[in-house]
Amino acid sequence: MNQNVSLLLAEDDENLGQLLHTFLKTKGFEVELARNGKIAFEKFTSSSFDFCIFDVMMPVMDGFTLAKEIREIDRKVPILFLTAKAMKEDKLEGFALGADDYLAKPFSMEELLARITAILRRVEVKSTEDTAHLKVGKINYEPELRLLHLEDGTKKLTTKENQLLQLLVKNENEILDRQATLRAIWGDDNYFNGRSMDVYIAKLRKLLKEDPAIEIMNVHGKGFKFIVK
Amino acid sequence: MNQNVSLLLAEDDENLGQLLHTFLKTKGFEVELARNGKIAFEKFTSSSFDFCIFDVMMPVMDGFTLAKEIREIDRKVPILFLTAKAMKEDKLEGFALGADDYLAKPFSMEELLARITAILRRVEVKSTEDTAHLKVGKINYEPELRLLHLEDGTKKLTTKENQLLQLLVKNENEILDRQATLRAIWGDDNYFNGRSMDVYIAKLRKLLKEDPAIEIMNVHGKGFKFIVK
DNA sequence: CGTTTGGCTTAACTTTTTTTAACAGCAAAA
DNA sequence: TTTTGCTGTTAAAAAAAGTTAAGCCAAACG
Repeated sequence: MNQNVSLLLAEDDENLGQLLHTFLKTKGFEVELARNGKIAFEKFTSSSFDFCIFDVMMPVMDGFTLAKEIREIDRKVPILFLTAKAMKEDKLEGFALGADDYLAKPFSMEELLARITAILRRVEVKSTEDTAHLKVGKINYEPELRLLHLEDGTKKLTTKENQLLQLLVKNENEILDRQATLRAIWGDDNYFNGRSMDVYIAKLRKLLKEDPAIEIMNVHGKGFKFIVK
Repeated sequence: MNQNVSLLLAEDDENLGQLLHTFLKTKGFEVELARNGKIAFEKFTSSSFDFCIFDVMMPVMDGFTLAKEIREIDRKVPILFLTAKAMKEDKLEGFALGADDYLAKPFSMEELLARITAILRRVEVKSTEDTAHLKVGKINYEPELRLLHLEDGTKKLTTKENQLLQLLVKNENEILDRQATLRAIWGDDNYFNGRSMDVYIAKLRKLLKEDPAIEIMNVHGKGFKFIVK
């Protein structure tokens, strides 16, 4: 879900830093950890990030100074501060610097995640969502428009057809798990939905059969595999 | 500074409500005060707001339920919750609903303002006037005036036509949930209102068909998606 | 005070999309 | 090999949506 969202984390405490790094990575973020504000600033300027989490108190360059520097070159990137104290003055100073949120230690991982998610929802994360499109032989598939351009004209895919094909194409040459797919598209992996999915697999096979390079292969008991030879 | 930023405040406590109302108005916001969630929802659907502040505990309809309803028709409008308790579970539930922030009573006016400002900084403040207006090809839509300028003259939209088109446009390229839309415009999502809505969808399609770049697509069982290519 | 008009709902019929049923074939376990 | 569960496929049924027209009601008009 947070795939391709890159995150800059500045934290001098080794333990907390590692903990956060690991946690956020398991949540799908690309995380870069910096041990102080100066290092963080260098990383920020030499690379590009979608989100910042800064400890307020750090050696060499503190979080506020870091934020101030960054705001001068990036007016929009979300910044969330971590602090040991829940001092109100600190809080206000942080917001004045263009902070997007503020979290006092100790905090729970879930709360941190909840806040990051809330902020990201607002921001247009432009991290290029690779649009699972397909272009093989005479077949051209446009998922956003739900169109499948075939040899003999264009077919408008129905919602389910499109959702399924999109998942298949996105997982080209990998097994698309049966249960997971059912939950993703049908919301529930019960027997009847399973049969419904099989019907849609048959439909897609029929549509795609004009290109012999494409195959939707079944992996017994596991799922389906979209193969392009 | 906050000129033209319209704010929906839902608070059942008369005193606090008045206090906030007055304070926020002096800070330049256009404030609408609702005494409970139901009234707030009606105000939200019949008008348009840039920011929401909801008390969690209110009679008739609580803040969370209100937020849930609103999120279905507006995925982006910032929501800040006020609550008596600083309970962590509450907090997480709020964020899960797409809250942007959370403030436990008692709080200071400055802190509230700081948080509103922080959130608004990262939201494209599209101050209500130009919300959801549409200008594609030869079609120009003015929601406030309920006018649709077409190639062959201007069409005055009826109330329902306008409400529906406005919601569609506001959720461009996203699915507009069927039930939520019915509740928002018709107040109830029963079968007949559903059929009525389908009739209006047909009307809008007919009106907009002169521009082939516009499409109102159905997502079976879910709702409609307004697409501009 | 009757008539007209405009906006909305209900009805009727059609088409599309999705689900369920039925049966056949195949794969893995017993 | 036999059994059992999973998949392939087609057809039928059901549910949702598209469309057009008729009906209803209240406000505006004559």
